[in-house]
Order: sequence, then structure tokens, then C-alpha cells
Amino acid sequence: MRGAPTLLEVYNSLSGRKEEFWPLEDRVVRMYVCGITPYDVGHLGHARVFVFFDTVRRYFEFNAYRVRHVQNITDVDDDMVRVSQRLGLTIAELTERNQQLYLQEMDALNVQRPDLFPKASEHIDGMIALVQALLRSGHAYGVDGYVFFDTATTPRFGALAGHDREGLRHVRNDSMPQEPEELKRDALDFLLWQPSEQAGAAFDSPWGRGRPGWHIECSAMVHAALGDRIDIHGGGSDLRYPHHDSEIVQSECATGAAPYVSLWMHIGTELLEGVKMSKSLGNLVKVSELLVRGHTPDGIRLYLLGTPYREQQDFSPAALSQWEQRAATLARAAAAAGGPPDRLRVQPLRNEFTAAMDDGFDTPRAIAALLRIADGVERQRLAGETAVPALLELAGVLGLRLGREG
RNA sequence: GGCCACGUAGCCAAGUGGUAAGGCAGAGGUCUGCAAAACCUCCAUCGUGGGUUCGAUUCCCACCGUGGCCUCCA
Repeated sequence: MRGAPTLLEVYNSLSGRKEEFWPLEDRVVRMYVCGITPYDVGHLGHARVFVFFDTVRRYFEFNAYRVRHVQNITDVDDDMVRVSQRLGLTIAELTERNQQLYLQEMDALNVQRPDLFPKASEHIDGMIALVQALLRSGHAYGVDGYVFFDTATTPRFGALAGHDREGLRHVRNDSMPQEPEELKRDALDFLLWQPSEQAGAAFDSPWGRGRPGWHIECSAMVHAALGDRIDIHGGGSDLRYPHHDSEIVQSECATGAAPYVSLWMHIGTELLEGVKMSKSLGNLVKVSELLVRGHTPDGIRLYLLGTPYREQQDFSPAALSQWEQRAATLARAAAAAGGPPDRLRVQPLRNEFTAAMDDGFDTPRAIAALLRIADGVERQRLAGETAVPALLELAGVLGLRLGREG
């Protein structure tokens, strides 16, 4: 059973092509977005992901869908342990501190809060249950307090990466992850549970005191919050493999429900002067800094939505400034009187906006339609009484305020 | 090696099967005591080679180049 198809066609990372979007349940969209690991402050790359999925949500809501939006917080993680120890904080304190900073930035950017913000540490039981199910069904095996997923038991592993098992072996791998390779049956197997005694990151389990592996948390939280199968799973493109591929096999093998996710959406990387923005490199542009420098939430949102979401985006001050000018244009038009009554000539531009969004969330094209409405209002070719409300409504779908509160 | 993108003027960048928005920089001009600001004007045949077509920058193929992911990372 599934709901009626929308007019939407969206690129699915799993199939590698555009597909009609069919929600599992009519008029409802179950959407899970991989969120932050709060060991440090975020940057524009994070903001891009969350602004984009906020826009996806707003567009579904604009089309009278109910969106069940869940975004996790990874508070059980090696970096969390390391940073909390260095700062002399508990993991809970570190989480709270960075989560608040994150929320302040997202609030400033007019990102609606997800319905649920589950923390990994609150779903340990669910993870253990999934691991037990995998052990029972023979998809996992335990060794010396470790539990590994047995990738030989499913042909699906590597589907997102675009490889079969043999192909995965040829994937370049310069630096080894911190997994005890010698305990694995196969190098492709991945960790579900590991021994741990670190304060704040150690939990009782059937396999002894320990903590979960790197991928199982999302499966558990999706399961708990949204069910065995969901409509949309999103995140940065750097999570595609191995994180999301691992999630697929874990979840499908544990629950028997497939496909785990109908539509996989991956957001292109944010670059700074041609180099990927990442915490490890330290080449970060932070939202809070941009705001302090006088940039506006609308300008930043327009910038982030001004590149097709699947493409990488290269930040530069000049590019952002250009979007600030456009934000000012839109705000000016929103406050303008416009021309005389015109029999709804704004309608073709409305249609262009929705056609763009229906075409795989083509936000750059949608923005172009908005700018054309603004231009029409300013040149008095569109009637203020119809075009200005249309402008405000459609801009709102992109999360733009246009100088208005709220 | 695989996957995903990109390659448009000095720079950033939009876009379209019928000879290409905009912004920055630059040049000229209006204005001004000078300058600034503002405004006006000027400045590209779209990586290379093929193919499809009456016609391609726009579709297809190949190639070259760039970047990202494939390893904790949004």
C-alpha cells in the first residue's frame, strides 16, 4: 500500500536517476536527515544540508502534506569522547553546549525545528535490539565483545556506493579505520558493537559493557521514530558510503522490510576556495560569523539554495554578496505597491516556481521565478495586490522572510 | 579503479535546439569646482573532437581538464 504519486520527480541516489515520488502513506512524508555530531560548532556545509531539507519540508507542507521530520544528534562517538575529555566536560555538557549553538544558528536562518531531535545515547536499547535481531537471523556475529555485520549475507551491501562486493574491495583505502580487522571474517564487515569503558560512552549490553558502532544509531532512531520504512533519507554526500550503505543492510536485514528508504537524497559538498570545508581541515565558514559581519538570513539562504543541491558549492564572499543584493531586491519588491490590477498575470510565474520545485527541488530555478516576480512588481508590470502576496507566499516556501517578521 | 558533478567574457555566474541574464572588475560618458556616489554605454560565439539536426552553447558519444565522494566528516 502506498499513497498517490506527487507531481514531484526527484533524483534518487540509489537508482542514479530521477523518479516519481510516491509517499508510503497518502499526504504524509516520513523524512529522516542525518544531523550533527556536536563535538564542535557547525559550518556552512552543515547549514546547507539543513536549510535544504527545511525547504523540502516547506514545499511538501505548501502542497498540503504532513511531514514527519526527524533529525538525529550523534552524541556517542569517538570525537565526543576525545573533545569532552580535552575540555573537561561531560559528554552531556558538550552536547548541550554545541546543540544550543546549532539551534541558534538554524533559528537565525529560519530553519524550522524537526519534529524530533533524537540523541543516540537515548536509543541504546533500540540499537541493542537491532543487533540482537541481526545475530538471531545470522546477519551478524560476535567476537570478544565485538559484534560485526556479516556483509556476505546480503547482496545489497554497496548499492549506494555503486559496487558489488568485489567492487567494494577495489575501493581505495589509504587510511584504515579504527576497527579490529583481525577479528572480522571479511574486511568489508563493519562494526555494530564494541567494548568501551569510556565515561558517557559505555553502556551495558548482552556482549558486555560497550558502545554501538558507527552506523547502527541511525537505523535504530529511524525505526523508533518513523518505522521500518521511510520516504526520504537525507544527508551530506560524504555519508553515502559507508554510512548509508551500512544503514540499508542493517535495517533491511533486521526488520525484513524493504526498501528501507524510498528516496535517498545527498547534498553536495561545500567548498572554500576549491577545498572541501571540513572540521579536520579547519577551513570553515560559520553562519554566526557571517551574521556578525552583517549578512542577512535571507541572503545566506538564497546563497545556499542558489546552487542545485546535488552539486558542490564553492563559497566566496563575492558570491554571497551577490545574493545579498538579490535578497534586497526581493524585500524591496515585497514592500512595493506594484502596478494596477492585471488579471493575475503573476500566475505564470507562480506556475514556473512550482514547476521548478516539482522538478527535483530545482531551487535555483524557483529563485529565478521569484526574482522575475519582484522585477515585475518594481517595474509596475504586475499588480501589487496579487503579485506581492504571491511573492511573499512563494518566498516563504524557501524560508525567506523578505524583511517581515517571522 | 568506481561513482557523482562541473568546464560559459579578467573573475563569479544564469540560461536556451534558432546566434548568450546578471554581478564584480575594466573602458568611455552624464553629473560635479575635483572626487565619490548615482545613472547611461561598451566588453563572450559558451573546454576539444566527432555525431544527430535545416540549425547546438543547449541532445548523444569520445577525449581532455577540474573538483567531490569512495577513510571520522553534513
